[in-house]
Amino acid sequence: MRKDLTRIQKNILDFLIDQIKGKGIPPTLAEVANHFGYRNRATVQQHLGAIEKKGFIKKNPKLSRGIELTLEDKFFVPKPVLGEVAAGNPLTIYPDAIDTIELPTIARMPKDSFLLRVKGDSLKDAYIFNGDIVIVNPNLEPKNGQIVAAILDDAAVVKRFYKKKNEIELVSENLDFKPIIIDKKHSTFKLVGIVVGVYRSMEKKKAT
Amino acid sequence: MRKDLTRIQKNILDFLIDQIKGKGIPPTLAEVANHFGYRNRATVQQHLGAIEKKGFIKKNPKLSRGIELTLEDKFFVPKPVLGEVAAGNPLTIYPDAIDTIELPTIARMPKDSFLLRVKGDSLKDAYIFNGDIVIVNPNLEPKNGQIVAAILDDAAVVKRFYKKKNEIELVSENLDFKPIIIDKKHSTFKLVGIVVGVYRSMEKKKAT
DNA sequence: TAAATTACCATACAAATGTATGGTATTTAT
DNA sequence: ATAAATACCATACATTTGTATGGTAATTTA
Repeated sequence: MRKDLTRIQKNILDFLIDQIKGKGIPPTLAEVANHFGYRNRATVQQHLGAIEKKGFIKKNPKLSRGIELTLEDKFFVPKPVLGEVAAGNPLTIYPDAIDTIELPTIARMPKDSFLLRVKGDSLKDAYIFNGDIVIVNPNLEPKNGQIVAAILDDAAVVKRFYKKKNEIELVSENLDFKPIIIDKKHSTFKLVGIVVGVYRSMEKKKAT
Repeated sequence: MRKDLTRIQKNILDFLIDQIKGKGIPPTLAEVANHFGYRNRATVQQHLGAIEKKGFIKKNPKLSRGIELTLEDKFFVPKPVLGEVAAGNPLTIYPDAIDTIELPTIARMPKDSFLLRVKGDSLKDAYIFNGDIVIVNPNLEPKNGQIVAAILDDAAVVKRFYKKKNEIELVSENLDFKPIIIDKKHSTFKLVGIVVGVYRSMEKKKAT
């Protein structure tokens, strides 16, 4: 039975997940205490005890950095899906997650990136289909050859990016499609971010 | 500059990688010593020093479990690809990884699953393309409706699995393809595992 | 209102951990 | 042949780490 966490406990769990997924190793009590400004480890110790009792983590006694996420045993970690990409509509990124998908623990996302669920088959020329999850990083400068997500003429596109002298060229993964050339005429062009990866879960049937 | 490791140093590095990738956290000196039967940590200490000097790891001084693999760059971690799926050829899973792909940062593979790189477009009816990585778990019983990887008539297929009374039905994701019915006639049918997910990295151009 | 939970503090301690130093024997390079 | 690197050993020590115990105050639940 998995009871609810308090706000602070949730914060600590988030930090644990962040460290374990992001940095690779679980923090020590001292590191957690330091991060939250606690003056001693006992406070953390008690919070971890509470979080463990509620079933979110498991502590390996006497072992340094012995915190395990019990989420991990299920192979999947819930991640918020921040919006949807669909052709014909401007991309909307909601302030709160519209949904949650379970990403495999191997497919960890860089911290500043987010997930978008692809709606419709408008991106199939990039081999991305309805229901797929794209991992997008909005804070990277696109380099030539990278796959980017962008809004173009009121539609979302996912294509390979090439910057030329006076124009931007968007090339499809699927070579049957001709490149899109962007110059002054395309005032609506807006870069969303770099597509770091695509993930498709096979666990559940795709929603239509 | 990365000099060669000695046999023993290589063994230790392998153990480090195994622990970090497999178990999730780097071992302590004592754990390494224990694994190799050393009677004290100083021996490990010196080996790690040598391995670090040769550039394969980085030690965070004073930090417990502070071993980092320098193989890791910021966002991506190499993961072994254990074999290839391609139509017309029996699937081969090599004892050693044939290759390494870079999955988004971190963590660990679900322990009992492995990665296969898809070669060719033979699986495109399952929306899986050349260069994609499928995550396969061989130790789960397939339930009806799950996507499985299997060998059938000397070709690898990835399809949705349905067990009927006297036969097994393999349904394609793409409904344009007719289901495959497996009965006694198909003696070559061999289940490889359950496809947990598909991942495609956008960072590098796909090899052909 | 009484009791439990939550959220911190402080101190104490054994065990674990990283590190330093010095020693011996074998193998490899110069 | 001499020096350097390798591969172990042992002992010692300051920190780090997990844990235990006890205390205070505020909040929530019964």
